[in-house]
Amino acid sequence: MERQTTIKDIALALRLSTSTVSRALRDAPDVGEETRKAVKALAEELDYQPNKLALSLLKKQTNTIGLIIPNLDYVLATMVKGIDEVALEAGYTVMVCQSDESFGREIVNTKRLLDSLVDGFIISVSSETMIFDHIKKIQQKKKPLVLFDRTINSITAPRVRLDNVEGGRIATQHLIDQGYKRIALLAGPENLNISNERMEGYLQTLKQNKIKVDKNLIIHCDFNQEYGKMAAKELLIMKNKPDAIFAISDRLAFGALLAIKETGLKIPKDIGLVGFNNDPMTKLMTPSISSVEMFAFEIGKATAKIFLEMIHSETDMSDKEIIFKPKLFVRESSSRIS
Amino acid sequence: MERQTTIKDIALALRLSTSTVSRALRDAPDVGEETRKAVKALAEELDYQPNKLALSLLKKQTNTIGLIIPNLDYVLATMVKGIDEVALEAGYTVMVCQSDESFGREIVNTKRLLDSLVDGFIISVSSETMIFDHIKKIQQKKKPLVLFDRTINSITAPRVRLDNVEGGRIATQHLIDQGYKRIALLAGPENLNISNERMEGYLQTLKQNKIKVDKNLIIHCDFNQEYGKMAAKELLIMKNKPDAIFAISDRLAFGALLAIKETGLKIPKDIGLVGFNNDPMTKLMTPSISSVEMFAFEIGKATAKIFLEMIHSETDMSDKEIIFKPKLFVRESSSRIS
DNA sequence: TATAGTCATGATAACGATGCCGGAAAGGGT
DNA sequence: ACCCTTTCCGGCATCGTTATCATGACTATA
Repeated sequence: MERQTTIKDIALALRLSTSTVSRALRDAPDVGEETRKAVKALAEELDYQPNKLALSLLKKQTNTIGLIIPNLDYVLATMVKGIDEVALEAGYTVMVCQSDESFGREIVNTKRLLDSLVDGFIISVSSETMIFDHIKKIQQKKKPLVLFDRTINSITAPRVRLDNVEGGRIATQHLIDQGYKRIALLAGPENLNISNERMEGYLQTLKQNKIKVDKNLIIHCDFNQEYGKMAAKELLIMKNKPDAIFAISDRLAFGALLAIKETGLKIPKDIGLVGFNNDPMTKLMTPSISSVEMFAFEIGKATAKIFLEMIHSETDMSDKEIIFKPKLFVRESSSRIS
Repeated sequence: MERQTTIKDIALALRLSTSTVSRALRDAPDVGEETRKAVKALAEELDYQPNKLALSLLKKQTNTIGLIIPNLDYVLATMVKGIDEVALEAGYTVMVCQSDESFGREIVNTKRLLDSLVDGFIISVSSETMIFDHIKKIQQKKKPLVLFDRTINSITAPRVRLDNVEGGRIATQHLIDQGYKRIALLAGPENLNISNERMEGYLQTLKQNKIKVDKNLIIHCDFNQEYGKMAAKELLIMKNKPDAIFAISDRLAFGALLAIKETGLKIPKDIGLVGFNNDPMTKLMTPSISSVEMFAFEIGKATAKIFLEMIHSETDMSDKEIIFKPKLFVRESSSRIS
């Protein structure tokens, strides 16, 4: 860990004061032309890099964003990429922390980031999180905060998310339009609102189409293909089994696909399947799986933009909400009528 | 952005000097028992958090690791998770930057991290990277550096990686054992050594089995299922087409699977397929795809551990190399002989 | 020629914490 | 009564940078 050249070294070498050197480097107005040149030349030669720590201490600003996410699956990785891109462009660095779907880890992460003095937070909560004191603490400290994807209603902060209800609607309506009558729902964890919203869309659509809701056809499970497979199996051994499954995420859909194959049922003839996220893998499965695109990259970018807006303008944005409209990509798994 | 309570506030309120407060908080020996208690009580009440920036400036140490990776696909996300876990445990925070397989972005990222004064670097290079000046610069500044997964031979630094040659060998030998004669290779980008090493294993094994290498059966392409599909198509329309494909990554294998299906060839009867990474998706494809496990999580953890060792001990570790042994998981796509 | 007005530069404090040194007060031993 | 040790605490410098104010020299104007 070599000693970095500082402004003082340059000042000493040129018999100037640190003030002058500082001004010269920042192209401040009142510096003589010659000294400016000399300073810059020497700075170049010594490979001078301003010490960001010192600057941050002085300015009380680190140009760093704390990003807390539950995991790094396809959707979140894509969102992170969007956030990263916008942040980088604006001169911010992102500190990514994975809560690993654990409430405890999420708290540790916020604490850590809070006292490494990030300029603000971008958060998508873990599926375990039901108490939000750690998030309120961020707000008490008046740090900018943007929620995305998995947002929280009881927290007042700008949020960027998909219209999940609509997503649930278009998926369900599509299945109905394809002639499926008993549509099951593979839902996510019970207290996760993205899951509940998609379910809400599903319920609304059934009602609109005068289809009675059968609670036995709704199964909650974690986002994991193994659980998806088990849950789907449960559905498929029912006496009065479903003729379609709407999975709240593609990973669950993948599991369901396996389960269906094992029972020997034909897709889409005997049973239809629609997933959510439009994971590139859906195209590659046999049969390919219809899925709802959620524009993860765009959501990521929009989130970062709002964050930057919050940082730069002082206006209150806590009621700002950007909602992306989902889009269904129909593939083999649900194309019964051509 | 509220003003944080500082040591000075506490000192002022208690009519003590900042030195005393500092000592009291750190449980230093020479502080009176009562003052210690008073200080701690007030600190608690005012929710005092030490300013890490000030500390970092003083100690020249940020407890931050700069992590540069080409993307966030399954393997790398898993490795990041491993790194994150170990780092967190040790009190370090990880700054993840994606180079997005771009040489330019990688340089920008190193520069950024370098002058945000991270304590050191963990890097897996982009597939475009062929010049390593930016990495040498890190070493010039005597910052700890560990390379992982995609390592670089011309840089002297500790590295953690898979035995890719062995991976190539076991995959190829397995295909030969299953009776395949003309084994094609879907290789990655040409200058990427993980790809070349796997190819090396492939070549060695062919030779050992006295099978002539046919260069037409080796195709390079980027890690992306679309390219994989196109490349596999190219192979399958040859007059003298292969009877097996070894794909250097599962994503390429997924693409190949699609291409094979479109030609109507039967797997594994007419053609065998083996992938690399043991992505959970390989289990879910139809047919399921045999794949080489690369222990990404373990590689991540080992990488972070070596990094911490480098930070804490002053001994030179530049020749340290940890190599994980791959393991083949045989699935339907290559099980011709039972 | 006196006065004000540039221009280039230097000195100092500040950001928040720690570490070293020194000093006052209290107690113990001779 | 003296000295020495402990115990507890304050003062000051330091990390690298910028912001504010002060200073000196020179020029322009009345």
